[in-house]
Amino acid sequence: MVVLEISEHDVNRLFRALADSTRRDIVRRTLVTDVSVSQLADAYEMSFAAVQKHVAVLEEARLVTKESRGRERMVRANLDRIRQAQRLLDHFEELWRSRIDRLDILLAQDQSTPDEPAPPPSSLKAAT
Amino acid sequence: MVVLEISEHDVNRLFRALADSTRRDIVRRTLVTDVSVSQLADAYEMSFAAVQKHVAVLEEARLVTKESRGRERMVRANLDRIRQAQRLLDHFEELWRSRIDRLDILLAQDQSTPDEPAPPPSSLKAAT
DNA sequence: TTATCATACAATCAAATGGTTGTATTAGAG
DNA sequence: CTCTAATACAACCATTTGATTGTATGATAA
Repeated sequence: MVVLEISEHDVNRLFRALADSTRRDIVRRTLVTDVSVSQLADAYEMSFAAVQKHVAVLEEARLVTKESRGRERMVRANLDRIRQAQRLLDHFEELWRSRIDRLDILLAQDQSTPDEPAPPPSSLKAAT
Repeated sequence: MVVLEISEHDVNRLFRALADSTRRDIVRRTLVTDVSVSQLADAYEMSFAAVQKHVAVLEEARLVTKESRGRERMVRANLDRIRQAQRLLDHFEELWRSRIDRLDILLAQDQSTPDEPAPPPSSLKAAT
């Protein structure tokens, strides 16, 4: 099993960083190619400084990194972090899915006749 | 293919709603059982009104619904919406993964000797 | 060397967030 | 009917967010 060594605070920052269309678009654009901050700024209807700030938020969430190239700062998606985020989302999905599945089982039980032999408890011990 | 009929604005709200530990915990708690707002409030070190607001944020993101039961308001995770969110995350994952995969292919090409037969172009046409 | 382009960073501002307390309403319990 | 528990909601407050403009610095091009 994969352990997610990511703090609650980091999870908050991660979701927060993704909760903005411009920032999601920046991640998308920087996945394949490095893009300078000014190139990004050209793409949006907002000031250079505003785009700089969005990049900074993504950087704090470690979703992108910046690298100096001449006088430019190239922004690049942090693939490791993104894969980590994907695993995190998988984790939520699994956690939630398993709860939903267990709920479905309980509902099915409720609809069946009460004296039916109980299906194997399938370890209802709370997961997290 | 499944179409995600969810607006950018809704995606923002969704991620925003998930960017708080308390709110994620509320979703977790209400997945299996209905829980009243006051029961939730007992679980956290904050005022009843604060918990009410968190529930309201989740409600606006449509991650939970409220239902009157006597004088109580039972909070319940909105499974349809959660499944929709999961599909959305899957969608991001796929989109990103495919971009990352294409990038990996490009990197592999760069590292190989230039006169080696180029691997099948595998449709580098930008997705989205 | 001197413009100029790309960036950094500070100050400012309005709006949103996340919390509080206080008051009003409503439904059950006695 | 009266008390109380559960909720709704308004007002308020501090902090953060998302944007702006202005100024300073550093690297390149001419």
